[in-house]
Amino acid sequence: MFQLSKKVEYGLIALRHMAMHPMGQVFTAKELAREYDVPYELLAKVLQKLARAGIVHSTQGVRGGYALGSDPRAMTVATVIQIIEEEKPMIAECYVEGPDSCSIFDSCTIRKPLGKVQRDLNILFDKMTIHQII
Amino acid sequence: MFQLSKKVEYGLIALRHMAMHPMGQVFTAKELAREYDVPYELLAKVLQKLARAGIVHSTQGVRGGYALGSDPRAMTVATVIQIIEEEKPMIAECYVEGPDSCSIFDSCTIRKPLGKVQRDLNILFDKMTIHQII
DNA sequence: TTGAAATCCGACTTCAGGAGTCCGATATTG
DNA sequence: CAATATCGGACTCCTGAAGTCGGATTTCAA
Repeated sequence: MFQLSKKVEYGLIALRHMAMHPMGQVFTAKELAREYDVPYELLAKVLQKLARAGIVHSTQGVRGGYALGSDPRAMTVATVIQIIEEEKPMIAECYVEGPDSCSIFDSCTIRKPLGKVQRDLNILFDKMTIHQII
Repeated sequence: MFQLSKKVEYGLIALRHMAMHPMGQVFTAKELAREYDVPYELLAKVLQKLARAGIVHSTQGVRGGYALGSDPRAMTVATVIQIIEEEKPMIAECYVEGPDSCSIFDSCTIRKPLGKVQRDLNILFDKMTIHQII
């Protein structure tokens, strides 16, 4: 309940690891998985998503792997979540899927007030960068 | 992902409804469920939990129902979530269940940094009261 | 005193989504 | 050509959210 997914956690751990080393250094999914004792296949999937989004740069083949694709100071936790989950962290479904997703949308009286919480939450995640978690 | 549960939503809606009427006024779970088009049995369970916690006062029997048990100005969203979910809204499992709940606890490098987010989140939910969502 | 209306509470079902796994394809290097 | 990567879809497993049901208890009023 109300938790970040393992995928997001693994992604943040991996990004942090890369951010702690010289920019451009390449790491394989396998070594990252071993280092942090994380399921390799799952981490691999996460890194692939981050690669598709351009946050990390991937190179295939022998001696391939992943390297940071942009400045960790400009890389927010919000962005990372957004990429991995394919949506922003929203505290209510209707904020994501719209009116038709909620059977009580019209009679709901807390949507607007909770919007304030949502906005503050967005600010929270937007403020925190990968660089800051080092 | 990262959403409040329906139970919490229903609870907040019901509490808000009561807070908008004169203190002490009694509402049945049935009429609240009808008013907001919410599953009766589920809302009933939520109200029972809130009653056990003393947040609302319940009276059984004919002409019974629920009434606000304390000042909505002192009733925080954090408290309501805590009562209904039986735990605070935590962004990582290890914050709730401790080291043994997470297989990578020792190698996890993001627990501390995310603690900052967690604290800010707590403040957010602590700041918002039922009175404010009117 | 009896029936209706309400809370109370546990047990149950259903289902979606999170977590993890597997496999084959493709790319790259030596 | 073989070894080592990423790539990406399909799959299983399982937990927990959401909702339902049934029966017990309490209370009021006719």
